Amino acid sequence: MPELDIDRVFHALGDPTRRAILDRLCHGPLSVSRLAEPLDITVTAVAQHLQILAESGLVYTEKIGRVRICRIETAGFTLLQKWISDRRSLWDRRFDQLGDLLAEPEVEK
Amino acid sequence: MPELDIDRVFHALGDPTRRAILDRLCHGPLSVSRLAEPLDITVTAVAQHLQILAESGLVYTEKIGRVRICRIETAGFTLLQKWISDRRSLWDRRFDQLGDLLAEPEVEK
DNA sequence: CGAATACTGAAGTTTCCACTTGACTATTTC
DNA sequence: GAAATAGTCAAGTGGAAACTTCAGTATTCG
Repeated sequence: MPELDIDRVFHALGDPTRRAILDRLCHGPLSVSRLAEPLDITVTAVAQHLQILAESGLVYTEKIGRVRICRIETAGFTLLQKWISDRRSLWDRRFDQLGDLLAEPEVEK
Repeated sequence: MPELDIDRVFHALGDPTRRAILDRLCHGPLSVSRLAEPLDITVTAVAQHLQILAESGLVYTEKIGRVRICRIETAGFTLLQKWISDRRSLWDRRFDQLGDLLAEPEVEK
């Protein structure tokens, strides 16, 4: 279990293929080769994507026999959601403090 | 105004320097050179990052005189938040449908 | 007006990352 | 036990993207 940070999560989600994989997994668990089918890249490439997704806490995989089953893992999503709400509240707080827009001479002291 | 899609947003947020820029802007608007100060990259590089952030609806910039003022723009964050909640609800729905875990022979038919 | 400031544009470099190939291992199935 | 299946490992390639340099354009200040 690699230490789960937001850097990994954003890097993982930055790739459209990885987001496509997540989209399919939202509807239920799938094997590696099943995931590869609609994507026109090799199974190896898919496995590489899955490793990145797993390391960022977005996917959980488990090898049963010769098949690796992949599922959505919520940890990564939770971390991401926290990141957004943290920044949102920081920014929103600014609007409350001052009258904003009008009468604001300084652009950070 | 370029069409604002989630692809751009995720690509923009995939870079740690751009996230650092956003973090600073959460505390208030800043000029390009002010943003560049703590980052050890050139002003040009910062301007390039800002363009990407602007194109993804995460930052709004406005040139006043010779200074370009940069602020957080909420559109990108809103889009991102929607993306997460859409996927979360899809995945959560699965758990409700079936008894999950136990008694689930198929891995997508 | 001349100098300094704040940025912009174009072009080149370098680094990174998605993807491939080909050989290999482990598990089923016949 | 041989063949098929499912995935893994290591190494290499190509292209995108982050960053630089340097020259240029407005704008403001003395």
